[in-house]
Amino acid sequence: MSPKVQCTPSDLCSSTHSLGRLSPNILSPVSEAGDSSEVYSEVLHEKAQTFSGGEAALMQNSKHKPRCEKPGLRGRRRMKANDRERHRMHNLNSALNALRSILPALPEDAKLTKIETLRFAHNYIWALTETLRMADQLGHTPDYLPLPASNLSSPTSVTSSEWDSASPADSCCWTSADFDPRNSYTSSPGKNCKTLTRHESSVFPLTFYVKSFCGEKDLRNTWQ
DNA sequence: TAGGCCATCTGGTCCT
DNA sequence: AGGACCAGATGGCCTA
Repeated sequence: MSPKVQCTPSDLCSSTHSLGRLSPNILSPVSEAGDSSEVYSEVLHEKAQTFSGGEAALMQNSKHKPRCEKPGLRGRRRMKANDRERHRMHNLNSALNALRSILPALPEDAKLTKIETLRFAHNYIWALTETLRMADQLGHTPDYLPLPASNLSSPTSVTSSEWDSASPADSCCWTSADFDPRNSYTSSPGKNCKTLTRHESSVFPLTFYVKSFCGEKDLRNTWQ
């Protein structure tokens, strides 16, 4: 997926050009310090009032302008609540970005969406857990006994209904398609099933998992 | 142009 | 009372 270019408040704060075109309500600073404040909103409001008529009209018609501008205490509370909500959502997005950063690298133009990130992370954790479990079992079992995929069970308590569909473990085996974040949890359990070879079924799930995202590069040695 | 994704606003609810 | 959280609504941007 190619990156989307969207105007975020943090982007706009440093751009007087953009500042002149957008409502002051979307220009609250969003910093890690959490300095969104009523004061800042008021400063921006004052700033907006200094614009010419044409610019003011643009701001009136701009995106996310308050639908009902309430004067007085109620309006003040609403603006503060908006600031808090904005900051809260930015924190949530920061957490999502942090999560993206620790997931296996994807091609440059393949930034995961929010839902894809969550599903990918869920699958990834599952794969890691299975890898550890299989490694532990293989350490105590003869190497001629590769673990059949059907023995795998999802370690998570997340129900299929919570994720709209089944976990990867519900499939009879692993395929690249099973681990594509774009179709994980969206296809029916058992779909795209194929019979793995004895060798394939003995490979740690994480290897399949990583390979499915990193092209043909076999990261087996890297991840074990 | 339709649909997906996203940021933001908003009012309601719950909690401290 | 005020803050956190949530879900619905809205509108912009982008891609197929």
